[in-house]
Amino acid sequence: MKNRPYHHGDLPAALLARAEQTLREKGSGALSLRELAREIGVSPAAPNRHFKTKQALLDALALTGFERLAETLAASQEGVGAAFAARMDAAARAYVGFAVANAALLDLMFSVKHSPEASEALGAAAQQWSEQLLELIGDGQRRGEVREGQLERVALPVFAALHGYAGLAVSGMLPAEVTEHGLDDLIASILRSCAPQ
Amino acid sequence: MKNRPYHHGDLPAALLARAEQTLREKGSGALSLRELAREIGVSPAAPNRHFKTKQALLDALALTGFERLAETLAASQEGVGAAFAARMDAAARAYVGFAVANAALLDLMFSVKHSPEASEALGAAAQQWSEQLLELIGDGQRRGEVREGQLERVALPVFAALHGYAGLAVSGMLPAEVTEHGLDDLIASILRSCAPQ
DNA sequence: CCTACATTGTAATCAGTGTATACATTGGAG
DNA sequence: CTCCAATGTATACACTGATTACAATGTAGG
Repeated sequence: MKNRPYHHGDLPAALLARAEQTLREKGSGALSLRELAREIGVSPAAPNRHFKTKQALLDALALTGFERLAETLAASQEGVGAAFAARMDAAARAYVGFAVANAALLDLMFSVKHSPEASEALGAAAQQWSEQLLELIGDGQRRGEVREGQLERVALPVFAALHGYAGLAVSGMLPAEVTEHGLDDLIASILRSCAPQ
Repeated sequence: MKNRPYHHGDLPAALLARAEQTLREKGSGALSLRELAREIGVSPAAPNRHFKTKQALLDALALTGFERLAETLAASQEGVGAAFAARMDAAARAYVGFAVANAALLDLMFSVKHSPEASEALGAAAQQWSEQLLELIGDGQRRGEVREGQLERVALPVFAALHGYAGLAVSGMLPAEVTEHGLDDLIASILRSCAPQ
């Protein structure tokens, strides 16, 4: 009679999906486990089985965010040539695009408060992402299109510029007319600061 | 008999002060109006008189943050010469220093969620802060130590780099040993990307 | 096939929160 | 000195996250 069986089938996935949807629509502050359970149609305590605490749900959400960011970044490199400038341009647009398209998610990913154990998995995810950029820059160095120096130390300012621009854009600190040419200027600035010699 | 009079004297200030303290100690998530009232010794509904909503309290907190950031930034310019490199160096260290010393506050300041009316005052505060950096860079241009171009467009990448580095440091994405030389590298990168010609 | 058991979901409950409303106390302007 | 606006209190409501004991379900091992 009841179309909803006792067991949901895949509650964790449903929770994450729904959570990301309301995250996108209403922001991270308006995320309630109970409401999530209500929308999905399970009891208020059901999520507890899969996410011991609300923070655990948020951490899991952040983790999926890092995975998707990594995919987005990887996809941005396809079809682009081998030239450093082109690759960096594509990566920058991909990163900033992901950021503004998933503002609340990005906030979560780089939030200060993470459960100590989850920070291990999250740290790994974040590191994996950073390694994509490191490889990009390392390639640039080998091609002689990026200044020499310890890779991490060359890359850090690039990280900072990208992350900062994304943060500013997400926070609404950039007037709409600025966002237009802003990214172009940023990329140019990054390339300038990376230039050899 | 009771040493606490009916009227507190300056509840708003007490609230803000206490709020900032717990913000620094326990993070922005663990900020409860009721607990604040409890600690100060007033009724749970008392804060409502001065901050209609919790978000209003957070906005006010963010506003004081911008004011203090402006002071910090201004103070960093005293005793430094007129050379652009020195001024930018001082400003960058001041900004990042403020950020790591007030991590949770900075999160609040650049948080996405602001009450629409408060965003006016906040926007003004943020803009005032940005104008300090704009003036710094404009001076550099006039001295011929910074590349030419529309001021805002030259400044934006600098903003992004500073803000991003602060964000990364605050999020704990930077290993401790990196933070040491990281800021030096960042400043060098900024100066490089600002250089004329 | 069927039974023990671990998974998963439910029901009920607790402490705590933000907010609103009606009421009490106070201090200061006219 | 009086009246009134400002400030603080008491109480209540609708939430939330989390815990606990219990019920339904799938799934290996005999």
